[in-house]
Amino acid sequence: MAKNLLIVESPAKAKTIEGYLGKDFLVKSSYGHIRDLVKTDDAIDTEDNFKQKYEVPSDKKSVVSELKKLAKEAEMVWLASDEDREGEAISWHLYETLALKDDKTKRIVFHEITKPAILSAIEKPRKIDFNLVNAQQARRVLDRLVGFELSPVLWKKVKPSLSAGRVQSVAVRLIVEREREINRFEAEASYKIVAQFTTGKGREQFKAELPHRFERKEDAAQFLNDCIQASFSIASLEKKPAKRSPSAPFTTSTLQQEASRKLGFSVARTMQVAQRLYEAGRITYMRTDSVNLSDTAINAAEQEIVNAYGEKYHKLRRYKTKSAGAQEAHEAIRPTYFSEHSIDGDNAERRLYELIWKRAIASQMSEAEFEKTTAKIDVSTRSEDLVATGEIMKFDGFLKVYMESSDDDSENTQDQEGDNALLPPLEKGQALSLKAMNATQRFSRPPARYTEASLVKKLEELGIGRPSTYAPTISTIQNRGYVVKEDRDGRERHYTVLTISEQQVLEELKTETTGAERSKMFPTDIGVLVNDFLVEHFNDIIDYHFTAKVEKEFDEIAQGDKEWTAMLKDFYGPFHHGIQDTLENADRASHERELGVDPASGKPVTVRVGRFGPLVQIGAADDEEKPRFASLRKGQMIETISFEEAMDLFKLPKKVGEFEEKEMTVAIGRFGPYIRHASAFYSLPKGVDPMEVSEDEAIQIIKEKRQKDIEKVIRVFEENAEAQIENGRWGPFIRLGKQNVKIPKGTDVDKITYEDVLKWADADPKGKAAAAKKAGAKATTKKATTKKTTAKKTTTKAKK
DNA sequence: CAGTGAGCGAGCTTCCGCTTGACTT
Repeated sequence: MAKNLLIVESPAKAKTIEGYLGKDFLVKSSYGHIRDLVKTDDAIDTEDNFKQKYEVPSDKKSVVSELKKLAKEAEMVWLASDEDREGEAISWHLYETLALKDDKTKRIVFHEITKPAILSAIEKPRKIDFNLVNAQQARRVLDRLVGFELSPVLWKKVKPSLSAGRVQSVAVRLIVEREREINRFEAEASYKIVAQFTTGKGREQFKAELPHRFERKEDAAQFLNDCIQASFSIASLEKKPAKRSPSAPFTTSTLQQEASRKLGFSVARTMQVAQRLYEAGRITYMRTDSVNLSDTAINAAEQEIVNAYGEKYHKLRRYKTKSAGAQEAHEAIRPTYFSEHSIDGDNAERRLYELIWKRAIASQMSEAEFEKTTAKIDVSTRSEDLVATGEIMKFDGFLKVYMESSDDDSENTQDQEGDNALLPPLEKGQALSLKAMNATQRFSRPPARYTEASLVKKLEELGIGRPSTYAPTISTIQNRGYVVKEDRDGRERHYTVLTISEQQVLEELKTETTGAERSKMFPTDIGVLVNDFLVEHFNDIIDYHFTAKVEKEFDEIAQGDKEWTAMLKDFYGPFHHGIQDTLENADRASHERELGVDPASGKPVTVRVGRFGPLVQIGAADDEEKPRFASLRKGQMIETISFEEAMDLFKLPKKVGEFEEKEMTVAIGRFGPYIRHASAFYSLPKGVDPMEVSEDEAIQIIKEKRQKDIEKVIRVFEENAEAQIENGRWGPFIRLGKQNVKIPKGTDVDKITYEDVLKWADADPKGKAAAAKKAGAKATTKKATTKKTTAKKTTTKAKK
């Protein structure tokens, strides 16, 4: 039996550390927190100094009982959870729950998982820091009070099952306010002048721009006109050295941002893949706010850089964390072994590893050096100069391995090209000949909508949320229906281009698409409704600076300068008063808007949030004639929908004709426009206007879809016509009546027998359940739900 | 998957942070 039991938070960490410590140490994991507040409303007694009721959640029971047993047998228990607020609290909960003895318990901390760091930590044990524990309790209790008092207000004043909290509500607010900024935004047009020159002697071309833009088309045209007769020469030539430095190695937030931009991963996907890399021992811990590298890592990186690229590519760098509220219990995210430039694994794992490796290696490399050339070009007929810039890389430095991408939208690519182009050799006074020149109308751009990753970045800047909660928070606000991540089509916009052609200024009208979005965060009507309600009644809680303010107080508690219950009392008094006041006096939240009067019936047209989401209604509920309803579509919101758009919603569904003696109807559903024919649905191809579909077109669409369905089928089994192999979105699968059957990995699809199908179908209980649900869903939906709730009721009663 | 469009009545929903599987699609 081991003399010492050492407890850390993560099992992967435990395995590594066990290797560093001899057989005298048994290293186990607590799997994070082992205790939490009970889930009921009586978890905190606000009348009695915020006394808490804790319990071991059911999924932690076995962990706790095992640790309890091992602790009893050990001579010494070492609590080695992370050195931050939460880590200290985990140690304290372990101490309490495992009923440890003071003289048999030691608390140690380390920031990096290396043998020397751990050995030296063991040399310097300490006691549990109760100031830090109290700071955590204050945090935990405050979050519970806020969440569990605010949410029920929403149930009563908005709609059941909604939620609010210190973190999620601010995340939603950011998205709602950004959307409003975009709606308010009015683009300003200006004309940008770009010229193409050739040097007198060679045929080498380069681009130059006018540094300022013209607001009026006439002024831009005048400039072009003046250039027709002008002569051009180099007025001045300036060369300046420039440097670019690498970024710090990844934290959770920067990893999520880069993986989103470069690999197109959602933040949840990034964390899943990183978790696998961590468990495989490929990278250090992936939930961290630290940019710090251990000395061993810095040395290993140096060795790898010198080996692979040479001495001059290396530069030792130490990075400082900038973000608010960083607790830095871990290292930055880096490869465990810098010598492994790439790894085995699936595609996602390989790509994410490579990103992490490059970023960490680059962070210890030298600057890239450039020579930046700026040439001013005199226009004989005008006072202002055109400017050409070029950049030559003198030394690639860290760019040899890593180039960070930026958040900039790729819309308006014509604005960006030519920025870092090469210039031909030029001399001062040299004459140039103009090859082409144009003035293009450009528009100012509204602030960018958030992506999942840029929202995380913003939250981190505000000090809201932690590395372990960024991804879950993003999921929560989507699951609650406050925001959606989706693509939206842009709209067409005309812009003017003036060019010089045959000694004349020509004007041309071109078209571009603007405002198209891919995978962006949009608020929903319910998100807007809840946000506005919270802003009206609880502005101080969902203020961007609320977290920063309470964090400062948590820090004071952690320093021992403040008493945690006193802090909570100061907060809770006014907060609870606000809750009661709102419950008693506030109106039900509503965004109802009257858009106008229906010309056909003379009845009012209103938009509001209904039981199944946002809708337009013609007429009132108490009218003799029943009101007519229509759901809003993707991209439409109560706040911004126009009367015309609202009325258009009533033009569908529309009969378009007959096919095979059955009616065809065009309508728009949750997933876009479709044709309904018999019992089948056929999506309309992109770009087809559902209002304009003719009978012939509809028939064509149905025929094409049927043909495609036939092509999807690879094989039909002779034994059973309901069994067939199909090409699905994720590869081949088997359709067996209503059940979808997965084909085991590595199977030769051509050799699958009907017996195989039955065998696999039988061995897949989930698939069976899904099929049963599908079959029964239609008829018994209502009955099933009532049954479910009564069943629940009895079990909860039985428990009590 | 998709067109709907609340009220006689019981109990449920909900927070943030720390961890990993056990789940479903």
